[in-house]
Amino acid sequence: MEDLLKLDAQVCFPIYALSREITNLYRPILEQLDLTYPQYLVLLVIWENKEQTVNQIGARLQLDNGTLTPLLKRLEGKGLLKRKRSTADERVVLVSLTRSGENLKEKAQCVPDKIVQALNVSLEDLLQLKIAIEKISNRNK
Amino acid sequence: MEDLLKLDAQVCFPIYALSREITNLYRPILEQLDLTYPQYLVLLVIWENKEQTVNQIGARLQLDNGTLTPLLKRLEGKGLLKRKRSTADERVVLVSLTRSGENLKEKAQCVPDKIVQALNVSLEDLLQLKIAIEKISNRNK
DNA sequence: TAAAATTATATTGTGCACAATATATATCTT
DNA sequence: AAGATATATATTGTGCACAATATAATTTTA
Repeated sequence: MEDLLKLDAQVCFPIYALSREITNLYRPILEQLDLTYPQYLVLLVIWENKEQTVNQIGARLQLDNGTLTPLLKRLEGKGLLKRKRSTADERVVLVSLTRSGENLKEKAQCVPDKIVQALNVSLEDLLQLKIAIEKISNRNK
Repeated sequence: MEDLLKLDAQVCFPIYALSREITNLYRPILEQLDLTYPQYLVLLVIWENKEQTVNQIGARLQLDNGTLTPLLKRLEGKGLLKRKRSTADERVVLVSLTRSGENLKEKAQCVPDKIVQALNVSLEDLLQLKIAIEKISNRNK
């Protein structure tokens, strides 16, 4: 007779705990770039594609406007990006990199290495995890 | 020549995204109990052990006082638990269930089942994930 | 045993995360 | 073309999550 309401029986709690742990590992590393982890993720997306709408960024990161709008304003406040209404469609806000935001990519090159080191996990275990997660993330596609 | 600063190259983003997705799956289910996911986790811990200190709960969930104190006050406000200074050590706050908090466990019995259903994942894939995560979570023990 | 160090909790401030709602623009319908 | 509908972003409010700091009680140490 098993009690499913025991913490140790939970599958979701380890994911939740690991996610927060990872964010905490990123913190001191990203602090050197004056970025939070969500801000870093937004920059990853923009570094891939220099001009995007708020919705496109949100779709990629699965974040809604209530989260993104203030976050993008903070990045704009740091001078890393610009926000500009599209002239073709006034509803749309186009987000693009400033020179400073572009340059930051160089300084960020070392981040993935540092994280793998901080995680202190074999690449093998990490790959296993990625596979297991993506299997679940892609289940409804 | 690979660009490690691509979102798709990230291992941590899928964990972060999945963690949020899971919280979103819990939301409508826990709403029927008038609980948030972190509040549910705290109750799981207290249901296991009827009287605990704030620190003990925090150690179990890896949450600090800045998060727990207001959360516990909200649960107290809902009448689910009591907070009382220990007489033996006035620094310590003992958290214990009210009758109402105890009764809620019955209503919560269905939650794990509902979540597995909402996740829409085979138990096999779920187990794979749990194993992969715990391998990483336990790496420094 | 008085001062120093430690411990347990609380408070403050910043930044997500998301629901609900608002607003403005664009598109569709007839 | 006027009204209805849909779309893109912004705002408001609640609740984490965590760093930094504060406070009070306990324990250690000189």
